Amino acid sequence: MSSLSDQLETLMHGTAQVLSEKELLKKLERGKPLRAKLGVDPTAPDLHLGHSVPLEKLRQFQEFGHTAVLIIGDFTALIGDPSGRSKTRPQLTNEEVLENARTFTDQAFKILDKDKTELRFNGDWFKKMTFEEVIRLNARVTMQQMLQREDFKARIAADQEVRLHEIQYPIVQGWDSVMVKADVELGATDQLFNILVGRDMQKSEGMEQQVVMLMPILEGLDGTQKMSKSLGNYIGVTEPAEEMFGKLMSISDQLMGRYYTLLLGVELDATQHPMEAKKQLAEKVVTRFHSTAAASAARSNWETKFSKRDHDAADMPEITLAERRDILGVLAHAYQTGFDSKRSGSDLRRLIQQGSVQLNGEKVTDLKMQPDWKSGDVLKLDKKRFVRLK
RNA sequence: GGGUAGGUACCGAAGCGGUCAAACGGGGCAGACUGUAAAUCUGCUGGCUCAGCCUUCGAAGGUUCGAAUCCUUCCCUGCCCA
Repeated sequence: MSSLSDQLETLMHGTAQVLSEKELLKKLERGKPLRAKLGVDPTAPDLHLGHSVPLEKLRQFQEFGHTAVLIIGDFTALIGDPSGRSKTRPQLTNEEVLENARTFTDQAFKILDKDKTELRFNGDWFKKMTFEEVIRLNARVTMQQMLQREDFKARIAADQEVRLHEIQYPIVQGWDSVMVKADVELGATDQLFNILVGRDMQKSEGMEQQVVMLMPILEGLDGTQKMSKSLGNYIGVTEPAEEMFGKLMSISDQLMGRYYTLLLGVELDATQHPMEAKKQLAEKVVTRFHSTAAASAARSNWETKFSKRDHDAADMPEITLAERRDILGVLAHAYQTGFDSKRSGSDLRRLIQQGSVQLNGEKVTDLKMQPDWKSGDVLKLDKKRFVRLK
């Protein structure tokens, strides 16, 4: 059993802000397992690396014997968290939320220890609230408090709409903390406001207030915006090893430093060649969500494909020809079956015109080409995608 | 409820009767250069059976040889007033 100060140090590591460290220490000193809360809204079917940052922290709590309280915001997802948003989130249907919740939890347990996790759905308490209770809940906070939020202020300043349900979100999230008697609430830095409302709610219930623990926001692959599904700059935790590895290799050097700290919890060794450092990062992340074997396979395949450009040896999706045998038809089919991606005819035409498409290393220039396809042919679609004919 | 400003492509934003598939910026994609990095340069960025054709400028109607642009009704949003 580690000492209290070691524990505190580990828990503090990598955090962006903790309110307050002193309070956290006080709670730890009692020696009773803490209840560490993390809420995730199942707004998309899959978790990505951005979600994994607070989840990893939550796992640390578990490792120290505390209780991880994972709240699936099946109710809050219906509202849509306005945090950091410049516009209203689309509201999901009940069915979408339930389906997402299922895959979400499965994926969360790739990181968390299932046996030490208390899994809660906030719909359990919110869905049966009466309208009177809702109004009474609202009476606990003032309009002015809610309008303090930066994102609302910005939208108001820009003459953009803020819908009434959006300002309910923090209240609802705050009430979760009361319902699960949270000692600590984890979240990304954009959750500061919501988590503070939780403290207010607990206080008004005469409970001890939760400690706020904020994790930095993980930037997406573009290196600037927060990782999110809707921006398409994410790496999903269920993505195939190859895909994960490839995406990690494409990030900028600057971003690599961030990923080292936030995903691996260590600092990047600046003396290392950036290329090698990136490969190691990619290997470690892939190992975490797949296996060591998968990671080293992904690495060597990446190397044959992109460093050595040995397309005969590299591993790539294999496709069988469909009815259309002309180059455009085969390209469309390759995107579809090899990468689950639909491209318009104009898109494909553009790729050819711009010299991206290659057949066995030869640039394809003729839009109407009818190649004499044979098994083993390697077709390059774009910068990162290749397929092989079966 | 009254007044007023608006709704244009992924986003922001021009256009205000023909030369508009719609300027410009961002984003995205591709090419060159590289370490599938960054930066930089170049091109592309509605769809199609692509030297042509088809569908787009909140929605539906109308005027006109011709509408994103004019008229009517409707829907939606901001701001000010009540």
